[in-house]
Amino acid sequence: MKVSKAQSQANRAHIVETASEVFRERGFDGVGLADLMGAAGFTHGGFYKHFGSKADLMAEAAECSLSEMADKVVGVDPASFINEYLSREHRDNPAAGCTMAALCTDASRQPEAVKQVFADGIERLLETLTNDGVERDAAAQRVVRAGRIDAIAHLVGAIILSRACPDDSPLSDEVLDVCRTSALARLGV
Amino acid sequence: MKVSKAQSQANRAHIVETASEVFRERGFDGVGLADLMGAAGFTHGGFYKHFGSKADLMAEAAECSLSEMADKVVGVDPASFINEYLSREHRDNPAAGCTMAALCTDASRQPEAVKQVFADGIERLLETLTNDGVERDAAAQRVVRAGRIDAIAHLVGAIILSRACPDDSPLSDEVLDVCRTSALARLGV
DNA sequence: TGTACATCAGTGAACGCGCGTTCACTGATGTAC
DNA sequence: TGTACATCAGTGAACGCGCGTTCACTGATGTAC
Repeated sequence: MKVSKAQSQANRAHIVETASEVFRERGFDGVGLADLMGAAGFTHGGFYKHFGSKADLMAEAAECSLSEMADKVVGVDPASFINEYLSREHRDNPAAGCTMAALCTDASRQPEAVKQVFADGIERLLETLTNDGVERDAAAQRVVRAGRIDAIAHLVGAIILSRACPDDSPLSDEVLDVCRTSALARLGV
Repeated sequence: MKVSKAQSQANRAHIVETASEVFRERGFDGVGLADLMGAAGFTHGGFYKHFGSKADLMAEAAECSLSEMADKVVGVDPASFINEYLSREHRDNPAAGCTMAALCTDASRQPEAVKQVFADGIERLLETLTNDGVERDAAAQRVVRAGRIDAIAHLVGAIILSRACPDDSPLSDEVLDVCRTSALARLGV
């Protein structure tokens, strides 16, 4: 059953990617190794040939999707980003959505190594959003950074609140709509 | 070992209260029935004399702490509320803190009955915050309600992001400080 | 008020199940000659 | 280039453990007379 080195590396990367999706959908503690490996098309026994522990995979999976997000926002129009982020599609499909919104609470209950990945991921996203090509002095740069932190907290909180409501709950839609409107309004300030 | 009816009712209420704290600390799926009953001073076997299932206790515990929060904010000064909510004490002590911040993500992965409790709890908090004694017409009331939803999303998101960072992470403090400053600034608008 | 008995809150052992982790095994890959 | 052998990614059974839930039992409470 051995597989070429290249194939093994590709399989490993595939496990990390699918794990990242399944974790976002069901939570770090809501899915077992057998399901994680099964989702990637393997049996559970081979897990420890690739990873030292389940926590290691959590860290790698989160790192993968957080850096993917930082890459994706480069040069994106802020208004369309807000519209997509606070959409019903994003709310209803956490597996393909924001890792911060899906897993920050889970991360807060995991080992420090996992939490460090989240801090690094948020920091990297902030730097990407702050170094947007516009020339600013240090003070102005700090103001921009604060604005980005503020906006991220607002967006993440809105998605999390809307997801806590039952399917087809009017409050869930209302949270999304209200926060989208105010986030867009703040862009114009 | 039987106990008086009054004692049994008090024991039940005590289980719900301690469960609410332990759930906020460790998550709905992060603590077992034996630990929940043990935290209240009982053995696990008696659980089903009080509750139909673990999910039933989740719903009751969340209902208890969410309505407690709605009661607590009545007549509170908004600025001191923001200062307390976005404090390091609140971040570091989820068991005694906001149920929305601690358990909304967990709730989103639980049965609809649990999610309904969260929607009802958020709705009740909103009504408490909106009916603040000031006379307004319907349009102004809608604006106030939108503002409250917006502020809650912002506060909840900030605490959740700060909790995802490792202990003593500078980013964790920064998120809290930045969001506190902007939340207070928005009060003056 | 006193006695006999039913009730039922709480105990602790037990249930099947899925968890994270380990391990002997397989067999194609990669290497040494 | 061909052959013999070591490697090791992936398999599937097994490990001890804690989970949610069930149940026979206990004994003080509450009730009927």
